Amino acid sequence: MSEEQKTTPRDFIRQIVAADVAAGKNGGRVHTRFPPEPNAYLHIGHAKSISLNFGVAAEFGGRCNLRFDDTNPEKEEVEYINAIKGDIRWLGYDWEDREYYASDYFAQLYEWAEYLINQGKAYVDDLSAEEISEYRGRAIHDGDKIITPPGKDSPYRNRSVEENLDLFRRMRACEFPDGAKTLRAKIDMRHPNLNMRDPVMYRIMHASHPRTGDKWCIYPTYDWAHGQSDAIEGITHSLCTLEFEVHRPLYDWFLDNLPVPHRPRQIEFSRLNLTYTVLSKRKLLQLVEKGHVAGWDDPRMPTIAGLRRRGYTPEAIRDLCARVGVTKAEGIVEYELLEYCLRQDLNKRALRRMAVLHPLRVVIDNYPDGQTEELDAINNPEDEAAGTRKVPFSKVLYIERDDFMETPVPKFYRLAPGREVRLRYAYFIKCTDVVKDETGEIVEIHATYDPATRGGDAPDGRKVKATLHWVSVAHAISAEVRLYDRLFKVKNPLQVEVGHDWLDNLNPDSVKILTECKLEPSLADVQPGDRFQFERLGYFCVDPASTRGHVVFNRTATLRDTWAKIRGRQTAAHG
RNA sequence: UAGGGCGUAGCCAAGCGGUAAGGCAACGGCCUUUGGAGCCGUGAUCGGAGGUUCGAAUCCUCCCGCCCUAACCA
Repeated sequence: MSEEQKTTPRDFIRQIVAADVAAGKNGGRVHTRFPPEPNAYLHIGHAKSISLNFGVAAEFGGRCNLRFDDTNPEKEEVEYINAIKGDIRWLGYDWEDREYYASDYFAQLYEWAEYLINQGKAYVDDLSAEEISEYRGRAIHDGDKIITPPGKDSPYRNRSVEENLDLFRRMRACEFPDGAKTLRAKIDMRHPNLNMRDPVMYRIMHASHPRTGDKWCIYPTYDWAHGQSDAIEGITHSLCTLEFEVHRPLYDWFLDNLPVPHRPRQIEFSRLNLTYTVLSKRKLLQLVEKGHVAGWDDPRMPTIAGLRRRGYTPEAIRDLCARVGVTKAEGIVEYELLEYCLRQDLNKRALRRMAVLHPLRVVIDNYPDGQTEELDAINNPEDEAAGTRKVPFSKVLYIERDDFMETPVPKFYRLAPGREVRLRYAYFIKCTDVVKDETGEIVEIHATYDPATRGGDAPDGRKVKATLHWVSVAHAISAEVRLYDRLFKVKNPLQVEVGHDWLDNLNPDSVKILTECKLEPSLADVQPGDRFQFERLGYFCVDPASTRGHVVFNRTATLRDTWAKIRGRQTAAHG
């Protein structure tokens, strides 16, 4: 454990684990698990759980299992299993050979179910789902009042052990249709905690399971499977999100009433929420299925796959998880924090390159025709070891349209008629003329350069207020750049007015595709996944669809842009 | 409504009876061949009201607000 970890205040879960270890519980052993249901791709909320579970295990010299909670064959698919594994590995975590499935325990769970029946603590019920809900004392809405009835026993609650055993075995033998019967724990139909009112343990589902095939037609519910799976694997601390807090008495009840080999402890923490996005598998699935995004790995998706394609690094995601902490308080973390983590990481690592997204031609009138110079450019000012590269300079260049204003507004100190600026690593240039087409649009700038400023420094000590990035027209390569913005236009997309849908909050401008971008030639041989900082613009990542002939970059995040902020204020002030 | 939780600055979050850490954001300034990065500075009496105590964000009581469960989903 590093010095930093020793002095950093630990979250409540680590405090509990530390106390348990100190007290010698579980023989001082720490064993956690990450238990995804393979019914969707992992998102950044899962990353919080992954970093917690694997992190706690690592910090206490323990282990963390990967366990797929595959108890519902109607929703689960192999594609998700593979995607989930890939995502966890990409995040940098390793479950070694401990890849488990709740379905590995179906036989044991079945055996324990018969055990409970024999103990008179479980029974087969013939009530329908609707009836069970009613008997349990479903909340009744009476105007603005809500009444909670006590719940009453099912007429099948007192069947004999023999009858229950016979019926349950016939359930397993697939003698009954879906929904005809369930196996229920016999606890207390008047219990104040609804989860304790004879919860369903098994339901009949004639569905083929991705792993067990058609071996079973009864499947355990989450409540019946989870704690026992934890017990079987020797999990010491079963960390889950807050919504399972009310299930804990049931989690404990099953373990208390079964001859389990080990006694795990469930601890709940609040899930991660991020502004301008949704973090619910159901909602994300909807976005994918309804075509609002191009797939689970669409760079606008908060999925691990989406963030990866967008250019986010595992380090940035892990840093975010570390920074947000672990508590029981629910809240929404600002997206800006994730961007900060990304910039922190990439600022130190990403190679700098020059790219012009919205090209504007500049002709240096006093520069020799046909001459080319190879100028030295620093690859990363934050990392001397990254070295330098050569960038070709010539008479005709591209600069960013936004870097020129014919009639500059206050605080704009980039290029304008008569004004001198620096071209990064090249020369000082002064704008001498503006060429427009018949519609009045600026199509070309003319300028003169000062040969004495080669490299970007003026020997006479004169200063310029701006440094622009540029690309030589003759040497530029063309590329497609996809500018991504937030997927939703409001901080909390799920907060909707009556008559509106959360999908109404989608940001119609969440992606802008630019096809005429010009890059410095060193970018010709990039590989999918490569990340760069385009100077003065932001961080960009090569898309998997990119090829040598058709380079495609995704914008991960912009650089912090104080000029944009000033502009925002100016336009806001002037309407 | 019942049961279970949560409530410390715009956001996240330390604090565990001794007199409010830190980070992000924001706003100033310095520096700068990225209006980037970096550096410096600026903000809270702790949901509310009582009480216990020499002393409370930390203990007690009541109140308020928000969230979860009320699927044969997890």
